[in-house]
Amino acid sequence: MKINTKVELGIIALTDIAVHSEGGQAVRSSDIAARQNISHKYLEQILLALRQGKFVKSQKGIHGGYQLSRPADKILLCDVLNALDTNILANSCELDDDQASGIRASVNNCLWSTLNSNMRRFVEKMTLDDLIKEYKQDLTAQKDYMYYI
Amino acid sequence: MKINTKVELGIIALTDIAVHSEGGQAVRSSDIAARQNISHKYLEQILLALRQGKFVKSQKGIHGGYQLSRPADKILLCDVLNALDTNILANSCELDDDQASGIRASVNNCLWSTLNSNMRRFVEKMTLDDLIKEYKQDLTAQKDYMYYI
DNA sequence: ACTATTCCATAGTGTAATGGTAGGATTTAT
DNA sequence: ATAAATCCTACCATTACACTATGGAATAGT
Repeated sequence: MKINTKVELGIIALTDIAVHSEGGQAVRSSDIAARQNISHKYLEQILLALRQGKFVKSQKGIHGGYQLSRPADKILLCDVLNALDTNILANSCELDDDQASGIRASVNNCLWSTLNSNMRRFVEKMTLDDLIKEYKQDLTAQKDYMYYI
Repeated sequence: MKINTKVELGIIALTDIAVHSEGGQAVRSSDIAARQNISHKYLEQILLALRQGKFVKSQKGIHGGYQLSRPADKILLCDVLNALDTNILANSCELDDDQASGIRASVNNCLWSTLNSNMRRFVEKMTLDDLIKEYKQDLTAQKDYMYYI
């Protein structure tokens, strides 16, 4: 399944902000862009959407930047996905009334809407905090590996 | 998740062929188009892909049409999906070597590739026969309902 | 042989989504 | 004031999508 860049980079940016604002400081978009190798201007658009979705709060001015608007374990990934792409969790095929039965309806029930609710169930259980934990675990795993060498 | 029409209609067409060729006769594309309310010419393109993917065999001429190339329970939906859309089951984000670690990698492992393998596991278990069974069950359920009234 | 009917194949086309870029306005710390 | 950051809108090139159009090739009945 192809995920568009806005969603992909949005999740990356959010994770970056979470990881780099743990001391309480705001994270500049230019730093995120540099670290994650994203076009700064494009990232700004994505951050705009994240702010409008209330996932981050921003501070203007010379010491400005972004922070999470609430703890990472209160940020559901399904909400973020919906904010960045209205279609990603939408049910694939909506049927007209005259297609309420028949092959189309059966395929929809058995296949598309099942696929969709599987997907939705997964991202409804995940929070930003899960991504952060994975990242930190990857880090220490790599450090252990270095040490082992 | 938005499924494109080629995939959606392809599955519909395949199911239609299966259901309407049970006596052994070939199913004409024009009949499928009429029953399922699909543009005939567009459907022909989709049937072409289905034939090239060896899911159906065709017979030309005045009594021609399409039939399944093998029993419905030997047609895996994942194969059909792949034949109709090369991206649908592809892993969303491929990482460069220099992104093999870091936030991008963690997000990919924890989120995108997990989502993708969930999806793949589901459609790897399903066959065209499952769709046909669902359709027939829906039919009898509706008949029971009519009778009940 | 002729013709109707069917599948086979490619090319073109209008629309919308995607993936950005650009420019500048606004806010804030110094 | 000015420098640095976010904020906001507009624009644009490319691609994918969802068909349409056109014609060719094979087959079967007459």
